[in-house]
Amino acid sequence: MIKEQIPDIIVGRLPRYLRTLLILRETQTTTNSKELGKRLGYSAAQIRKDLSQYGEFGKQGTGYNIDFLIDSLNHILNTDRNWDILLVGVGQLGHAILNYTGFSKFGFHIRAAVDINPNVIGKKFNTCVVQDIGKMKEIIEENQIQIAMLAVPAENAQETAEKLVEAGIKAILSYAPTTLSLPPEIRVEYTDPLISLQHMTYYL
Amino acid sequence: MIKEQIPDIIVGRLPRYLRTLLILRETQTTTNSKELGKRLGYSAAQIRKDLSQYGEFGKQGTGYNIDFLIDSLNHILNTDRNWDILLVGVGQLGHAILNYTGFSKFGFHIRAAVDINPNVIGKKFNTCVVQDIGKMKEIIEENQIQIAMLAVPAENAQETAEKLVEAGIKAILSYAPTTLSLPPEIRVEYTDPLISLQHMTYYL
DNA sequence: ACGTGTGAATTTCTTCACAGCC
DNA sequence: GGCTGTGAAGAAATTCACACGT
Repeated sequence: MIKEQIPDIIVGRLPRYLRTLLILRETQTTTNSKELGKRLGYSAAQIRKDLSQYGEFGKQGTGYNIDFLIDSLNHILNTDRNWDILLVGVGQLGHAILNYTGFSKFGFHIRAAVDINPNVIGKKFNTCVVQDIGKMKEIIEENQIQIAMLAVPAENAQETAEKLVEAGIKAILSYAPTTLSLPPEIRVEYTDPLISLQHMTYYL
Repeated sequence: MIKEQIPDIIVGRLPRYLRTLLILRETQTTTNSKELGKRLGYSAAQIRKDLSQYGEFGKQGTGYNIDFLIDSLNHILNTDRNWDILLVGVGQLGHAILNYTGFSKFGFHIRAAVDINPNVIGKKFNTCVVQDIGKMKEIIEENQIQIAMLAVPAENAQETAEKLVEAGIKAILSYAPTTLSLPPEIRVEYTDPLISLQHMTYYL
């Protein structure tokens, strides 16, 4: 794999390019680095450099074919396939996640959900029924799930994450407002509105 | 203001330091750059450098007093005060946001919520009643609200954001899976699980 | 003429390493 | 001895600027 060599900061921009391309596709078939850059707040040169890490997707004088670039980015990001997800924690936030249908359009499917609370175990949602957290490992192995969303209270996040890793999970998207300490081969991302709020008040 | 000169990448780490300090405070009164770095996955030198941008918070040989550093960071981030927030969009996600009580502990209070849908207008939540989106400007001005959370569908995000800016909003935390184009003086942050998912599948 | 892809130049960010103080 | 704060060094990311294809 050569992938390791491409800086994560570049990888992190690719989903944003993808998103903007999907919007542009509604109205046009071609775009260029200048237009993309303007939309995203990056320089045109940066966009060209980033994309050039993975190949030559554009044409001189013309720019980029949007459909082709979308396909290419999906291939690079491994999003040209479906992914099964396990949700851990079906509280207020977990409910919202389960009811949100926006993930499946992009190939992310919440195939299973677990909680410790008997009141929600057995509850049915669009794509799955909440199961006992004791069955977590079993569920992960049977369905070969690699990605988990963590929506448990902050106090339980670390221990739950460790159990997920033991059970074979490879990547965690944590909604818990806590920094997790996990082995480096486990991919952890945080989605954390509080951090964002505290970041922006600095400038107010 | 000298603030402009401190890179945003450093500012963005400060809330993370804060978060880790709050956890450490449970068990100890003092910490040091090495311990903080280990918890967060940063080098000790980086933490010292970041903090040194704002003053001298540590003591040689001893490290940092946790309470003092927490207070200092809150002061730097402007989070040593309360902030009122307007929520725009009370759909599935908006409901979850309104029911989530974790923000207020950190001084962020959702004081008002608006939507376009008559079925939710008038609905009561802990801290506010949903009002008609037509009253948005009025609400912002009367309550002098500077921060908005945007939880409308992607299609409406851009136009709604523009209306928020017209109405005097200074910062937007967008939950919509879209990149917003707004004047540079408006602070925009995104909280976007899809981007995170697409980022991590790259490595799977 | 237009816009990509890319070495080179530049700027920014991170780490090193150590003087100085507790 | 331990740990901070910080210039200097080093690494990384970004931008420049231009040759080249359409």
